[in-house]
Amino acid sequence: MEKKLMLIDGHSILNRAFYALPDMTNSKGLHTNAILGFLNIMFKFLDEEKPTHFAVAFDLSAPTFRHEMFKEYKGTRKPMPEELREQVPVIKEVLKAMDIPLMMEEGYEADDLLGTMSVIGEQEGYQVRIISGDRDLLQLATENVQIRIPKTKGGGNVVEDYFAEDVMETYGVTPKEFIDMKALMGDASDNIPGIPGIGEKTAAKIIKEFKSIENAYEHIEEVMPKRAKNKLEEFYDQGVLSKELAAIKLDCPIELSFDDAKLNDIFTGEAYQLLKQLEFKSVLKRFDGEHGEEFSVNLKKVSELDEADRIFSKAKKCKAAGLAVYHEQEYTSLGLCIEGTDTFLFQTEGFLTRDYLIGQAGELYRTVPRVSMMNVKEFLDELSLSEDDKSIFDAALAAYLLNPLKSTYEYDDISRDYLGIMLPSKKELLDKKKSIFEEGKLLPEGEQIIGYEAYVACACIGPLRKKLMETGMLSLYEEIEIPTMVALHDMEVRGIHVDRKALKEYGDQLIGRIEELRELIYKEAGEEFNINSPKQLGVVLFEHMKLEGGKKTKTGYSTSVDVLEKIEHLYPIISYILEYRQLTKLKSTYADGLANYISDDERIHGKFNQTITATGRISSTEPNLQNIPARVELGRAIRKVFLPEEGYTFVDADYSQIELRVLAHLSGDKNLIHAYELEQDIHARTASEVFGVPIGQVSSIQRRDAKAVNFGIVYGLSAFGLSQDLKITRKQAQEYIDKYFETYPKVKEYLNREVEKGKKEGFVTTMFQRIRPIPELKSSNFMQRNFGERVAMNSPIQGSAADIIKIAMIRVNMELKKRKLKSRLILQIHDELLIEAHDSEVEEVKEILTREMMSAAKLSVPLSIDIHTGNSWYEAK
DNA sequence: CCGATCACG
DNA sequence: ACGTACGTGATCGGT
Repeated sequence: MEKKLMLIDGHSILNRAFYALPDMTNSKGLHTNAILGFLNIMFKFLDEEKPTHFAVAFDLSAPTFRHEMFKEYKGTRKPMPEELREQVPVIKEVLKAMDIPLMMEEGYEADDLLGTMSVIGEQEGYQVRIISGDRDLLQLATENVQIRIPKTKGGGNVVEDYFAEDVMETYGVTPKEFIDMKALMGDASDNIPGIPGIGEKTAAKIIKEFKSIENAYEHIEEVMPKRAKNKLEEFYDQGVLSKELAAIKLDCPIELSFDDAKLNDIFTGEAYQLLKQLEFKSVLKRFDGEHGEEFSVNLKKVSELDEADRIFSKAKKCKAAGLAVYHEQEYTSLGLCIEGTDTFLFQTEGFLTRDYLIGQAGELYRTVPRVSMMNVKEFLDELSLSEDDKSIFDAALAAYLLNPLKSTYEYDDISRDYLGIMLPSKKELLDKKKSIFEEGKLLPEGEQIIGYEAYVACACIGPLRKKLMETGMLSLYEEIEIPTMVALHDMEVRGIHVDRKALKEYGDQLIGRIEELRELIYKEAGEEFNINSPKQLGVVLFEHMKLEGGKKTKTGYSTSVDVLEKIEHLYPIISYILEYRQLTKLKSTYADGLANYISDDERIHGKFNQTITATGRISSTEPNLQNIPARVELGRAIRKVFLPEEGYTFVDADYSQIELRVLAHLSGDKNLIHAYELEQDIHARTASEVFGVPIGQVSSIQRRDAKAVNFGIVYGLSAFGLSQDLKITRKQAQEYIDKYFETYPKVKEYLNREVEKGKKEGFVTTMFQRIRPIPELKSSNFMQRNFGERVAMNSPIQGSAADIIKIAMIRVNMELKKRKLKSRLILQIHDELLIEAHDSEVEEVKEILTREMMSAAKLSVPLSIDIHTGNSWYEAK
């Protein structure tokens, strides 16, 4: 059998992987992207090459001169980012656990070890493959030594392969001559001086002709061009030195024997454990079952009624249970886990009807102190649950509070983060299948999913509650989030009435003008194209028509509003485009988009999501009812089709500047608090202070600017952002900011304090102890860190406001229900509540809204609301 | 499936 | 010198 030696240039590949993959951490916060990328590259080449021998080379100490690590920085000696540095010892540990030899020698660089090993290998009759991202290694290529350079190219991964002849073909020089070329050119990042004034082109020309520096020097008179000749003559010694530096050493003392490098089974138990801690599911899949006492749920299938009865009555006596419920048409599957030990699976069959199963599940809530599910909101109705049921536990909601930055809160996420158990996800188990059912039968994968879900829901109760307690968020969870879930559920069920016909008419009325604008745009452009395509539009505007103000972004020209508005006064086509954009947006997203969501009851039942935002706000989908047009009249008009049901009236209440009031409270700034105590126009007041004019003489422009500054403060102000918004210079923006902070000094102190706290603790909190982790503050990337600082300033403000409206929402909703009113809460739009009030209850509803919203939190400034009624959402706002 | 754009607070 | 306002979701075009 052919002997094949594969070598990996450790730091080089690790470095490649680090920059190729997006930032990634495991649940303990360890950065893992480079390790994962390295392993994927390693496996790819192992699969491809099937080597008999394998080793990885590393520089022993921190990389010194000739190293890829620094080249990414084009010669500037920035240190390795911390995010990468911490991964270096870990990958070494993983490789050791895989029984893969590491080549490291004090005083030698990885290149030298690779070079020496490849020479010996070739002498011993091996085929040698060297995997590296570093082109310098090309000098090692021979007939039997291939350099393989993985690259990312246009989304895909490609490999450049070089035997000696490939180097010849690509560069026109032999691998050995490659050294001379580099010696002539020099390389700042490797500290190789080279010959000044000789670059890649000249170097190639000289070496092609004379084969080496020495030979070129011997024939110095023939060296062309003249300039190169003179330089070579003058700096010859430096060139020879450079050659020494550029040449990879081929004679290192290497302790590693080929026996040691023999490729053994890398799928060891030790490696399995490490990869599990790293949470590399995809890599773990390569291991066959025997290594990790694989976690499994002992799922007991129950099909007899008397057995089911026995289990449910036993369950009713327990302390904690977990449920997982899935429906498909008339079929229902129910997973039940008792005390985190016994897990059962029930399905609709025989005497086990849906009514029985769901009825029993609902019963558990009456006797078991804690019943846990993953997303209870969807099941509140069928389980007959309300905000009064204290046994409700929602694992997803608890996990969201503990880390609101996750994208999903499925059982596998929670199991990994809070139980330390890696489970296959729903997605992985189902693979391509879209449902856990097939032809009314629960698939075997479905059984597993339900088993895992019920188990995790139950087993995580303890850990999650403990963490909620430790972080001081238990009462936030119990008193705000759980009741909020009920209120959201109520709103989803109720929906909002939409006049289908009026919506259609609204859309139709846009068509004519859209067509007209399209023609005008084609006429101005002198060609027809897809106006909706930013790419085509950019080309037409800035290339064909040669309008000024082009360029931006990597994908082409930016055609966003702020770019177009700058040149709007110069060209009529720009106004047409802006209007066209506005109208088509209204047509496709709102007129047509909303129409698709109107149910048979003529209402839209959107979803309100409680585990999406990083700050604690609610989000709205299918459709998004929180971004219905309001700012521009034409768009705002769409609110005329949102109507109360016959006999009802809309009552709409929104907080007035809740975020600024929260800021006044949190900062304790006397001046700001005083302004609100006097119920002054805060923007005018700010303008007066910042621009130094009496409050009565503030111009509308000054007020507008001050308003932008106030907004900016809440967003974590930067001079640049403000200057963009107000279309002023950065210097001016900075002056506004400085004056603002002079006026409200405590605000500045407060914002700084939050940033400091974020840096120290890794997170910031709201008035009600909601946490927002800010990993960006630890980033070595300037921009990321900057972003983190703004987040630290904004999150407590936006988050506290979100807490407050949740409280108001809960109380309003409960009060309406408690008083058995016909009126109902139907929408929440961040600082606004919309109620469909029975005509006879309008005054009572207004009182409830006013009282509950204003008293939702006790701040050092009053909370104030605007409240309106109307026969459409348009009128009520 | 991602980026650009734009709707909201 | 860097290249930014905070938080969302839907639609479209283009890969």
